[in-house]
Amino acid sequence: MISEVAGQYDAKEVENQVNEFWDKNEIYPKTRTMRIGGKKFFFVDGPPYTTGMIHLGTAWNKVIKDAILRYRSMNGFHVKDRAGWDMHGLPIEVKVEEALNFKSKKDIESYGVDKFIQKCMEFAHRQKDAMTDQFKILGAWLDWEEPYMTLKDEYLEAAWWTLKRAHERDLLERGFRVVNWCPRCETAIADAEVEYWEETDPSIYVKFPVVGEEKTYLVIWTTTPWTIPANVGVAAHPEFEYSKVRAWKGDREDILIMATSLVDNVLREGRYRDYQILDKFSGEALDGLGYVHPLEDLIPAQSSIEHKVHLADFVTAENTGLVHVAPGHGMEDFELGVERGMTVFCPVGGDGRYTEEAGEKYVGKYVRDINDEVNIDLADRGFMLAEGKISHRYGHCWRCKTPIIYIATPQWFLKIADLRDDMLKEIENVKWYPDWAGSSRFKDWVEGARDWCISRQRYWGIPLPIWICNDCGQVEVIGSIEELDERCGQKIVDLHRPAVDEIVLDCPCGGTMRRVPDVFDVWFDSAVASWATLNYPRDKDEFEEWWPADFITEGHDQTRGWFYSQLGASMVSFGQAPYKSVLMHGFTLDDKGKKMSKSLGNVVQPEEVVRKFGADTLRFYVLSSNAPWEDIHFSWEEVANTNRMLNILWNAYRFPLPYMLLDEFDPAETNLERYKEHLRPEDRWILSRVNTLAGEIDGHMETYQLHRVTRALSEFVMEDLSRWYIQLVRPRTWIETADPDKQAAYATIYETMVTLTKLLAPFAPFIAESIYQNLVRNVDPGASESVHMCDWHNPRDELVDEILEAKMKTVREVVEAVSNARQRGGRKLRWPVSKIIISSAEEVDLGGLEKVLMGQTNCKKVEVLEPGQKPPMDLALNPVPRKIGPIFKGDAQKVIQALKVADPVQVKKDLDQGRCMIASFPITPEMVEFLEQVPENLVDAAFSSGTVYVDIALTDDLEAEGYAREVIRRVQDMRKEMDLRVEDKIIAMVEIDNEDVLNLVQRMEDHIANEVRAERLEIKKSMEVQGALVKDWTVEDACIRIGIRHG
RNA sequence: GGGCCCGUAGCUUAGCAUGGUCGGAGCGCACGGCUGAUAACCGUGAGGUCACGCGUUCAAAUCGCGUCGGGCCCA
Repeated sequence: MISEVAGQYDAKEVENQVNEFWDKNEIYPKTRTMRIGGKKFFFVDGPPYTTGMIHLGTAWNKVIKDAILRYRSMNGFHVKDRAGWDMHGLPIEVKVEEALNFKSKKDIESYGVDKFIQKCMEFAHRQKDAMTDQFKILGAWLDWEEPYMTLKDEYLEAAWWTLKRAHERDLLERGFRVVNWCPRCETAIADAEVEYWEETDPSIYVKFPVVGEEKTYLVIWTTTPWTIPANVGVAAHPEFEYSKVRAWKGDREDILIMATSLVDNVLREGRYRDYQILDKFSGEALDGLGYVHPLEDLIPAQSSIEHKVHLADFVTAENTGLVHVAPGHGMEDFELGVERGMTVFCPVGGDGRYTEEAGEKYVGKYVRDINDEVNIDLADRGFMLAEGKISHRYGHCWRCKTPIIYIATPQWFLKIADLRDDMLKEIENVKWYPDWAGSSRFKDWVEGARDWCISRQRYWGIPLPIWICNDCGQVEVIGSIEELDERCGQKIVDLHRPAVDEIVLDCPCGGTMRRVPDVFDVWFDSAVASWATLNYPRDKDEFEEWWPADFITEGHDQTRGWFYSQLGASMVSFGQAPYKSVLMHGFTLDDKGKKMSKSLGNVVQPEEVVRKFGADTLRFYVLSSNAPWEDIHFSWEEVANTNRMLNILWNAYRFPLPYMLLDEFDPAETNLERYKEHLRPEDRWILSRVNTLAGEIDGHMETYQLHRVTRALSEFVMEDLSRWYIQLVRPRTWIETADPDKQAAYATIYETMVTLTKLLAPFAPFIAESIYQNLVRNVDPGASESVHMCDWHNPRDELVDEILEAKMKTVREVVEAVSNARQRGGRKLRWPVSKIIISSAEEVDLGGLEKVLMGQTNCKKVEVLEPGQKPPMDLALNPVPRKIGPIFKGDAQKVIQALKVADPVQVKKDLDQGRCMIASFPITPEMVEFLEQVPENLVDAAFSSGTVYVDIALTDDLEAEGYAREVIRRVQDMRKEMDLRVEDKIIAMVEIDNEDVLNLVQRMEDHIANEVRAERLEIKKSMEVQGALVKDWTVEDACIRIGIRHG
């Protein structure tokens, strides 16, 4: 039996109950296994990093995934949906280091790498478990029992296998390259791991003495004085114009070379008092010009390096137009250096300190601490032209926030740049939502693809499976545990460091092969997710069956992240994209559109939203707030609105239940089929609407327009169901007999609500389940165990009636217009009106909905006029003084007054007949203006296609009804106050002092008794009013005393 | 500095790819109504130079260019 729902919508209670129900009955696994054999839908979860705490963005991300997967599942798809976790990497190392109070890598080494790894692993697992619980609260259904984890052996193998593929295809390369380097973490970090923000640094102009020319200098500018010791060249733009100038500062005279357009600026910076241009030439002329390193005396290694000017296009017309080149400390510098055969001089170690190569004075000093010292040394030697400060964006390590440096180091690269064209071709085969995510943004990023530095000099990560021979330098890449076992002749149990570091292999040359000590960049971990989650290469069948992914969805930051890393790894492995469609979603920002950050204090935790409003509210809010690909400006107010919508849904759902219970409503008996003949037009309307809605949802889901889906659902709940249908259907539920009209209403409500739960299920899974369990499972144990196991509701075309929907739309507009008119006419809805008149230029067809219209406007009659017709208007006339005056002169005022009181209709008639006398004055047509006026008893109001006129004139019958409703309302109010149940009978006494009112009310005695369920009802002028509750009321001008008691 | 996206009433937004009843809605606010969904619900009203400027056009929130502000990514 359906049970009554007493209270208001309590999300917490609903969600707890539903969660418990799902757990106990293993609903999630059932939804997935029951679809085995269905069309496959392979979804790959972008693995969140195990930070331990989900935020609004990750919550939104999982809600999108969940809604789509539930929808797919209900549509019969066999969904593969392993959750994933990104569990390696520096962030966790940093956390563990913090917990252990470590400062550098040396602390880790002395603590013991094995123990450190163990800590990292435990930490990652703990974080994962905490986050799993947080996701579950949101109702996010993924396979949480068997998620893929990047730290698992089978996962490591997938990464190893991929690297082996790269090696086989000659896409793996060892290179000496400039990389972003964190001197604290002592590792290369990916471009993606560099965070930029404003930093104040020195801004110095330095003079490099030109070889063989007295007092002549090349002027360069830099913000990193510490890279000057590594300078080996100066770059000039081949097409810029440069000048040689003689400049004076005090009694000093310098000859300076720089870009012509920048001479003024530079000399102002250097406080030169005057100058003279000696020569102008193009940059090309500078090519090969030799100079002496300014700190040559301090850095012995510099004296054996040749310094000269090189030409390069990357030089910009800023600062001096000459760029200091240190190939050991800059990306462009390095590239130019290699191209021009410069020495790559990098006297800085991994800890950010100068090595011995930097000379006695600098050795062992930390580079960023030494800027001042270098400046002083330059100044001492007379090479400092100007010195200042600048605030500019500088890169930092994303985890420990240390300013990064660029150093040249040996690293391992994946030669992704070679695959650029193939990648561009592949992304065209991928369906992108929105389209520009692929066609513009991603394409743009891929066009700039650079080789991918995959090695990291750290501990907690997938070890590079690369072994190198000490003797012959032979490189071998191992692709699986099995292969490694075979190769080293022992059973390997742990693929992580440090165990794997111990394994040595025999080289065919007779030498010993040792593993490269590096681990993978974490981005490489998640890059192989689409096959690692299928346990490829261990399990080939699964891969054949599922790969590539049908769908992935992540935030727009993943353009350069996971969308890209996956594509790169997959191109290396399989030569094709690992996904078929991608939905790119936005970020969650605060209400002002600013990024949420701890420092701004504007962070909203998903958990807080759930606590205040429930998971369904949070879900529905994030889904409906914008298009998925736009950023959400989080607004508590809108969250509250969403909650209100669910509350209205809840009220609409529980409203008919008490009546259904009373009548022992059984949906199997009282169904649409049986009561087809008794359906009212409004019943057919709501059934049409809910099926139209289903069709709309399907249309929008096709292109992942989740906002349109959820907004359509909201609209239906608020407008169609609550504000309209429920209002229409209410009186029918009060009928006490087994009336077919009532049964038809029940059947309609039931069908509509059950359909609605299915349509809501993917988006608000808890409330949908709760309603479904009560309405369906409580009466039919044979029905699907959960709404999420139901098949999706495909629109039933036979129930859709577009014409009826359009008619109803007109009716609603007319009702609104009537409300408007009533308000202006001072006639409240409780008082009936005799008729309303609808006037329109077009045909207005209410076919069948007249009763609805009459009911909702509380009128006795609806009159629809022929197109273009208006109701008879009152005629008013205005005398026209400027015409009357000249004719009647002194009598003019008399004429005007007489006209004002004359009957306009008569006047018009007379004028039409050509003879009109007013107070014995002859009137001509130009002396009066006729105006059409809405008769006094009518009030008009416009609606979209016309005007409605409401007749507000009162008659005794109308008044009687009006007063009766006043009395009824007050008795009902008192019943409520006494906490009487709907079906309870009462005995009532009504005393009315006003004779007229009394007479009117007495005429309605039977009606009143019926409406308030009174066994006995007395209405008199004077009597002693008794009852359990007695109250005095004032209605209009009458005093009414009412007493009631339980019958 | 570059690429992509966004900028509509106090707030959240629809409409912009196919320019012409498109300036709509919800919240909030003010006023009123309902009182058998009632710590609910309904109606009415005030509020916008559609970020700004220039252009294309008979016509621009809608197309183009530029500026400003926000976001993601890059340099």
